[in-house]
Amino acid sequence: MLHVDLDQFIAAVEVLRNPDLAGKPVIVGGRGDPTERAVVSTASYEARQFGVGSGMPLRIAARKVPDAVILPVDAPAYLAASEEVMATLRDQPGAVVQVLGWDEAFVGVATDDPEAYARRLQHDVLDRTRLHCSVGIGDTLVRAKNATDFGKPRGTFRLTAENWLEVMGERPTTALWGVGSKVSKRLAALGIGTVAQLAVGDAEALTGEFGPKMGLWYRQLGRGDGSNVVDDTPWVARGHSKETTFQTDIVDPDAIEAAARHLLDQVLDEVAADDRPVVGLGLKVRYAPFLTKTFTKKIPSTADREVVLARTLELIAKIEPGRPIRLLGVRAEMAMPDDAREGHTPTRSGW
DNA sequence: TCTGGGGTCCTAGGACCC
DNA sequence: TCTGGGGTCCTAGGACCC
Repeated sequence: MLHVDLDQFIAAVEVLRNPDLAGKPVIVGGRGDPTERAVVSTASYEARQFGVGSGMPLRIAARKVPDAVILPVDAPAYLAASEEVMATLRDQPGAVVQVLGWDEAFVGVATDDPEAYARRLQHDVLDRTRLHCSVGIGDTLVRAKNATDFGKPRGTFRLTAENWLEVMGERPTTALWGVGSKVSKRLAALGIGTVAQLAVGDAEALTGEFGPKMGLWYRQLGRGDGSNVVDDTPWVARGHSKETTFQTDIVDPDAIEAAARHLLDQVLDEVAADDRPVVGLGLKVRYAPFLTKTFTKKIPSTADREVVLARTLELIAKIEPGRPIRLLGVRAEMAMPDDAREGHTPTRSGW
């Protein structure tokens, strides 16, 4: 199978609609105001040379690249471009497409010459959307996904059981999809620092540390093994959430309640658009400077808007009074439709 | 340097039931 | 007086991804 990843997607879309930006360091994030609390969504390759990357605070990025063009995030524009790209992928002969985000997808296909297929795909995407992409080829989903990094930019790369350890073996475990800084530290405590070491990690040590499911999952990840089935079952949202970071921390209970009501209204509008009942609520609070708490509550699927509001207010009552709040988030879990029940939609453990 | 916003999935522990 | 074992549901928290 193939894994397709657009090159500097968001920045590329911005350059398309303003060609003057070509060749310049472009940073997209927040509302485009580097004095606000926000982070970088995407930086162009020119900006990355200054050490700017996704997730970096916008004001730090602006300091690193004084000449950068800083733009606000325009989600509808990226979604429209994304849909053009995905339509192009679905038009490829024999392709089964599993979308992973705005700018990436798995493409399942049976072909004798995956490199040629990939180049044709890249050509068609460029032709139709004027966007460049990189393609990873693999005999499992995780190998294809990891292969893409080596194909960037605009190229292809193949990772299989044959060359997996040779290429990935000496890399740190964080190079793996699903291993971040926390898990890599816990692995390091078990004496596992590289992909090759994880591949032959002691099963009992791993399950003891991470539980039976995740322990074995991580070792499988180290081997590059796993599913090789691309699943094009349409994605069904489990819930909707809205959160805001206050530009200055707030304490006033009335202000907190007003913010929560506003977030809840927006979330319920999204749920209403899906026409599915709410079966759970979540409240996320980030106390300044950076301690996050979540509170959740199940609710009957028959609850109307009044009841949902009342339950939300119950969750708000759990917020520590007088402690400055930096972020507030509200989430609504939705009932799953019958045709998207357990075992039908793709899950991480299925990979 | 100081950390957005929208998601998904997994685990632990307590409550409760038979 | 000592109090099993299995199962499910719920809440809180953690981790990761784009």
